[in-house]
Amino acid sequence: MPVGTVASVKGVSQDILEELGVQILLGNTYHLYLRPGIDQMRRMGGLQNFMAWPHPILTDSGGFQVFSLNELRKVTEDGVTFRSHLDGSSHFFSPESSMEAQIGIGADIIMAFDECTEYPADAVRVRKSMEMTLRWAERSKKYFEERKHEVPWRRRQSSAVPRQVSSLEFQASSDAETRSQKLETEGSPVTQALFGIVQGGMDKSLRKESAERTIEVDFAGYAIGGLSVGEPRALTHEVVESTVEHLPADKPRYLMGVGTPEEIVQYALMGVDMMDCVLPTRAARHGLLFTSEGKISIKQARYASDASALDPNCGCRVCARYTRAYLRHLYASNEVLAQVLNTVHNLTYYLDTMKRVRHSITLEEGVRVPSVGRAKP
RNA sequence: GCACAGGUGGGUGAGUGGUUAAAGCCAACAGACUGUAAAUCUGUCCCUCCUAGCGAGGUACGGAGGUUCGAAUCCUCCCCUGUGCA
Repeated sequence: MPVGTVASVKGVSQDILEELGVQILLGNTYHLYLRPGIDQMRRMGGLQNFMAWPHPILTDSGGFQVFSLNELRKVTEDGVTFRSHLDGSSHFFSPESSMEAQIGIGADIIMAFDECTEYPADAVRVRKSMEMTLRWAERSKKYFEERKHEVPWRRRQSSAVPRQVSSLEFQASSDAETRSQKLETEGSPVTQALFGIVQGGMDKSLRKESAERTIEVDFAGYAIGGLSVGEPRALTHEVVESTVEHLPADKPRYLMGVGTPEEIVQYALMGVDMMDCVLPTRAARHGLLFTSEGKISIKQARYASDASALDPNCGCRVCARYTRAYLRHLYASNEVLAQVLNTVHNLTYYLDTMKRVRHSITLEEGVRVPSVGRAKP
C-alpha cells in the first residue's frame, strides 16, 4: 500500500497510481483530522470522493502519529492529548473519537486505536502498554459496531481512463475485477472493515498473548504494529515471524510500516498479506531509487554522464524513457519532475515485487515457496 | 582626471588589532531515510603529514612594504572594480 498520508501520495497523481495498478492506498486519520477536518471530509462525501480515488483506502487510526509526536503528547487510559504539529493547538484522541473520525473519513479499512510501544521499553512498560492497547481494541470495536452504519457514502464512479489490467493478478482474477469495476461505475456503497492491532514490543510471548486476545475481540483483519520503531532489523524479522503464526490465515494479516524491497518479500513469505511503507515514496523524493541491481543514489556524480536506463529490467515509463544522467540532472536542479519520476519508479518497483510474489503464490496454489524472494531482488 | 564606495575561501557574504583556517547561506561531494511534523536531516568541504587528535606543519582575506608581542582588521604606495562629476 503506497502511503498517502494527507489524501495524496506525495509526488504522483491518482491517474498514475491507477496506471501503476495500485490496489489500495493508506491515508491518515491524524493528518486528515487536523486538515481539512472530519466535517469537511463528510461534506466532501468521504475520502474516496474527496481525493477522486474510487478504489480501496485504509486509514491508520492516529495511534502511530501520536507516538511519533512524542514530545507533544500525553497518554492516559482514556486516550491521548496531543498538540497539533501545524499550529500547536491541543486535541484529544480516544478509541471512540478515532473511530468517529475514521467513520467520517469513510475508508474501506480502518484501524483500531492503539498505543505504539516505543523501543527500547522495559518489560513492565511493554506489558502495560499492550494491555491498554487491548482495552482500546475492545473500545474501538464496540464503538465501531454501534456506529458503522453511519457511513453514508457511495463511491463515485471510476475515472474516465480505465484502469490497466495488464498486471499478473488482474489477469488471474478478471472476473472479480470486472465485477468490481461494474460496481464502481454504478457507485458502490462504502462498507468499512475494522482491523485490530497486535502489540507487545519485542517480547515473543507478549506478542503471542496480544495476538490471541486481539483475535478474541474479533476483527476483520489483524495488524502487527509497534515494529520498525528503531529496533535492529534482525529483531524485526524475528518478531514478525513469531507473531504471524498466531494470526488466522483466513483473514488479512497486515504488517504496519515496513520495509525495503528485500524485506517485504521475506515478510510475505512469512505469511504477511499487507504492508505499507513510506520508504519508496520518501526515498524517491530524496534521490534513493530501488532497482533490480540494488539501490541507486541518483544524486551521485557518477551518474552525471550515465546514458543508461535507471533500471534495465524495469518496465516503468521512467526507465523506458529517461537516462540516469537526466534523472540526476533533474534531482540536482531541484525540479519537481525529479520527485514525480523517482516516485513513479520506486512505486513500480515495489508493486512489481509484490506482483511477482503474488504470482508465485498463485502458481503454487497457496503453497508458500521459500525460494521466491531469493532469485531476485 | 577628480570624488565617493569597494576588493575575504568555488559563489555570495559576515568579520574592523588577539580563542579566525576565517560565521551564515549557496554550490559541490558523501551518508541517512521503513503504520510521512520529511522536496527532509547529517557529515565533509585550502594543502601536506602522522601515533588520526577539538594533533603537527604549511599556505590564505587584491599586490608590495610598514607599525605591533600579534594584522583580514591600523599606516604608506601600487593595481583593479562600481557609481557620480568633469
